[in-house]
Amino acid sequence: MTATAELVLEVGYAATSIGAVAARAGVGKDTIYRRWSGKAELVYETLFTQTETAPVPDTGSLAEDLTALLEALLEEFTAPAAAAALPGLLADFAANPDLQARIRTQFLAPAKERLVAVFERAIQRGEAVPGVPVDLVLDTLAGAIFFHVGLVGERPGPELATQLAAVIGQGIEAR
Amino acid sequence: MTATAELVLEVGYAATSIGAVAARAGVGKDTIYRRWSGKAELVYETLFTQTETAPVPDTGSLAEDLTALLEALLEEFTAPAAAAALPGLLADFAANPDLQARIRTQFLAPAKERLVAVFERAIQRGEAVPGVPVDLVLDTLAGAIFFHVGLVGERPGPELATQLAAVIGQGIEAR
Amino acid sequence: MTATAELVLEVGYAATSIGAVAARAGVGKDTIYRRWSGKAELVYETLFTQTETAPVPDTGSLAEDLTALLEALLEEFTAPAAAAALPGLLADFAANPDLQARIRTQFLAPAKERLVAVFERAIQRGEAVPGVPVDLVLDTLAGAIFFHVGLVGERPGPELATQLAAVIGQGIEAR
Amino acid sequence: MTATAELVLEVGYAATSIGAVAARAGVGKDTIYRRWSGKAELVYETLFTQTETAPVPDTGSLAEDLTALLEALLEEFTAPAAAAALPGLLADFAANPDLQARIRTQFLAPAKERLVAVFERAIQRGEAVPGVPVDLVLDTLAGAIFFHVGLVGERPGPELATQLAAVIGQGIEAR
DNA sequence: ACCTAAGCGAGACGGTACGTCAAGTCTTAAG
DNA sequence: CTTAAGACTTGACGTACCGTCTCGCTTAGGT
Repeated sequence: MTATAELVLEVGYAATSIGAVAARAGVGKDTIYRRWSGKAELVYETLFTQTETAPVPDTGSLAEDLTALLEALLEEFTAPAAAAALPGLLADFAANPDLQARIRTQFLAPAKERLVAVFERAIQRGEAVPGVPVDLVLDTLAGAIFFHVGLVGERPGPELATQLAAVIGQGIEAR
Repeated sequence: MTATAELVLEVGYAATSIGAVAARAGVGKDTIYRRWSGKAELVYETLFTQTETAPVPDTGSLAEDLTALLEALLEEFTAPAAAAALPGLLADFAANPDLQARIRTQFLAPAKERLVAVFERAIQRGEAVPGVPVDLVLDTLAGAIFFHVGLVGERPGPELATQLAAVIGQGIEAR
Repeated sequence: MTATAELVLEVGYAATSIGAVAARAGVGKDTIYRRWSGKAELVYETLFTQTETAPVPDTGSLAEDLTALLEALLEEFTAPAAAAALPGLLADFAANPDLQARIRTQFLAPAKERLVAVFERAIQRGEAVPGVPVDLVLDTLAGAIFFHVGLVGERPGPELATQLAAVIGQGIEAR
Repeated sequence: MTATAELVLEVGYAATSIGAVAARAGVGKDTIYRRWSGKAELVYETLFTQTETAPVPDTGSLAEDLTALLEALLEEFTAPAAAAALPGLLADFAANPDLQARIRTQFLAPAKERLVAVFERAIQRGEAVPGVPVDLVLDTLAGAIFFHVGLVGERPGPELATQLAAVIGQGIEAR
């Protein structure tokens, strides 16, 4: 029931009730509960699962690879509905161990894998030395975007990806 | 009504109702609503306003100044109750324009000022050149901590501050 | 939800809250509000709507007909729960135009019709002359009972019906 | 604080709160509670105690005496504020034994005395025989007025007194 | 003329009930 | 047999008043 997206956009995540989604979709509430465990899962799958996984970028330079990764992230999280839903969604996920686990395996783990691949190539090229704290880099890059979108409340411009990649890339290389 | 803190710790932010806080405090709900506009404000002031502002660190090196700033941040946000409340609190703040504004003026603005002061000294010492994207740095540093605590769900160890400061400090200097 | 009756008896009308009724009935408050507009309607239907309408009495004498009508009224209003609820109920009905209208159409109008029927027969029998002020008679008879039960606070004995019927019947005949 | 009367008129008895009365009178709530036990007593004294007791009528005829008594009653209870407050006031009095007692001694007892005096004179004049059920007459007369004003919700015209007196007077005489 | 005490306005306080809303489960009817 | 529709229990919401209480301020009276 991707008409969930409309409601999130119109009234926000908090005011989006499952009853309202069901009514707008012309569907019984049970039909929704049969497929999703609750609002968090429904909205998460509605807004963040449509992304088909792009291949790990391989541009030949660390900074450009990071930029490409960040641009994909930014595109996903700055869509109007996604930005509107992010904070509430995060709260619901944080409050529920099952959903927590899901975030870890479905979002964090793949993201880390992709970062690892990018850094492995950078090491082979001599742009970085082994022992890169990938977790830290992930915290930094993803955190910056979440912070900007979710807490500062601003939609970051496209230059954010480049700047972030530059600072972090150089910070790592210079280590 | 700092006994709010107990409830947040025991049952979490979402399950902390104003009625329950009032009951535990032996107080009428009105008495709470008279002082705070709702759960978000109450918990925010309970958990995050007790911090007396430490002076801006001035250790003589950019990396160490940043480390000091980050350690203060980490200490505040990794207290058990604070970590438990963070995601839900962020969601409520994001959903309410009044609270949004408050975050901006009471948290973001002072944090940026402190960063600006640190970088001004670094520029004078020749550790950095003028034109530092302070907003970006703030996104990165604070975002990393929020991301780690709120989304990854782990309490970062004390080394996180040092590592973060090192990467970002070097990333900026190398620009 | 006729377990409303228990509460009215035990604690009185004023202290009977919809929440308490719901709790005792093992029911949500919404379920009550879905069927009744509030306490007044709930109690009214609980206590005064169970009466199946008896046929208009036709004993062959005006006084006896009136006595029969009054006995029915008395029986209804002197039930312990009914007497306990009457004053509060009247106040709530008087304060709400919708309920006022309901009283008029569901209680006053039928009562008047029955009185009119009784007097028509009395006129045919020559016990009364046309032009009987039926409204006045209704005020007098019903008023006497309401006054006694609701204001004086006494449960009238069964002789009240006979005496009232006698005085009013003679007062009308003698006109 | 006779500005209570204004509020009763404007918003009705139920919506008249002691806080509102205090605010409008420019007075603290305690000052009101110091003098009256609650809303019922306050409104009662405000609206029904200003009447100085008229002498028992003595016109020489039972019907005219009754008419005079009724006219006084009617005048008191059909004042707009009085009519608006009556049902709620009755409910509060009925729910409180102390106030019940007060009604009995301050209203019912004097009313009965006056009726008794009227009937004693009527008996001396030969208009009635001893053994008049004065309680019943009081129920009937007062009840008719309370019923009309409080339940039917109409302000009775001035002819009601005459008609009532006629019917009851004749009903008693004919006994 | 000053100082103390009482009385007052203002309104905070602990409670209780209100009527509304959403959650998640369960029942009914129709297709 | 699955579905929509929506009733159901539960429990939190934020508001309104209750009747009690504590504050200062005012104002009189007594010294």
